[in-house]
Amino acid sequence: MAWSGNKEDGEGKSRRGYHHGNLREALIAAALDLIGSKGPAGFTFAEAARSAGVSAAAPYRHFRDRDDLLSDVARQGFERFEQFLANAWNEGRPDPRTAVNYLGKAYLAFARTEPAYYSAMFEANISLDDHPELRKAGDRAFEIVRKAAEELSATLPSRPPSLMLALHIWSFAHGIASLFARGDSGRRNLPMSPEDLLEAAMLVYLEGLGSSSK
Amino acid sequence: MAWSGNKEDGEGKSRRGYHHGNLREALIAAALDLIGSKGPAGFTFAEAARSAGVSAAAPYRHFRDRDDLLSDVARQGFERFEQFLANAWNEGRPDPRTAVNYLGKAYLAFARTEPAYYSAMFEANISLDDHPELRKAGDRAFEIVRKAAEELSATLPSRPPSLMLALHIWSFAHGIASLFARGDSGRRNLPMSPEDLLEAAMLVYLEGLGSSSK
DNA sequence: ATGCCATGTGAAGGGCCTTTACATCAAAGC
DNA sequence: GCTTTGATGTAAAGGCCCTTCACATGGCAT
Repeated sequence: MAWSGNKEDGEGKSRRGYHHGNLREALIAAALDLIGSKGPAGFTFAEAARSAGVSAAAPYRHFRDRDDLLSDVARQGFERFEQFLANAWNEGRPDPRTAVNYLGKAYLAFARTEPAYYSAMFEANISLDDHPELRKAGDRAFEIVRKAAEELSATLPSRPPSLMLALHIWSFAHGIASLFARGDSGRRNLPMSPEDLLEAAMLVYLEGLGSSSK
Repeated sequence: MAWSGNKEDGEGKSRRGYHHGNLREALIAAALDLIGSKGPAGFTFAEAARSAGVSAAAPYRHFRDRDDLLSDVARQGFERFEQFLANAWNEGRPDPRTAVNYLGKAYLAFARTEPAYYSAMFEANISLDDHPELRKAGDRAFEIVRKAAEELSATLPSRPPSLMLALHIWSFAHGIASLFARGDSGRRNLPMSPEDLLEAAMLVYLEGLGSSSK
């Protein structure tokens, strides 16, 4: 008794029907909830265990330590992020320039609609050396931007280095997201939406690269 | 015994020569050290107290709680930041465009050379509502950028809105600083320096605003 | 000299992270 | 079917942290 009711009695045995059934995923889900409601610092291993209805020691059967769980949340976040960005880019349709704008907006949208993931990904200060999977997941997400930059560069007369272009786009979106696009309770407010701020910046920036304005 | 030797016996009585003398500042200094070596999350109130040679309860005579001390570090950080940025801007000398470049470089330099302050300012997640002084200090620092943007705008044919310009500069510098200009042990590495990345971005951006290139 | 208030102490309650020895349950092999 | 075995969970304990409270102390004003 006291399992959260996800035993799925009649169907999938939810992995390998054990004591809990699928504690690992339950813990990740609990962590996501807690991070979302109280920030990445407010989340505690013990409380995640309580949410899942197990003792405080149980999580150690599935994660090396608290950071290991956090890094798994972050990794999952980067995977979703990658999908999200890829959808927005949509292989450069209708045209690279417009698609890159969508990409930037998606970055901001992700930060706003998935604050828990975003926190784990960028604000939890997880060592990338101790969690190589996390680094790889982040790299894969960046690859979407990288590819977009490549195709956009190809449409520009000046043919700017695509890596530089990608880093500029990522940095700009990240800066605006970090500063202004968090629900962060007590953050600063703008005279314009983060999306408009980013779009304006991209417009000016691409103009500077010699885009034919539209 | 066991005070860190700053009694200044012969001179200023260091404020109001009390038990410790100036515990408040000693705690801030200790916090800065600890944040610098172990990140803002690694810093603990208790250890700061030990560093200062007092009991764990003593800090509560000077700070409401742990966050209150952190917010004071952050506030002090913003004040230094403001000075640092103002020096770099140097009232627009030799010319606004060059001075803005210095400003951006200063942003990155601060993030790199004062990681403890930077952490407290931007990564400690201190509620701005609970610490209005902190918000004000941040606003004052931003004002430097705001003023620089105003003067730079005046030199540009297109006369872009200076607030937008300031937000763009701040966001860009912040994004690059957050992603790449931290000693953060295990962070990502670039094919170019953060400074070069920022300078290139500013170059393109200003070109886009119709600057006469140089 | 006296009393007040700011400053510091020690102890205590409560919480968290993590480890260790122990229990239990599922599956696999005999 | 029964036993073995390894994965999974528990209870308890150590260590550290945050915060509060009652109490001590020492400067300063009167």
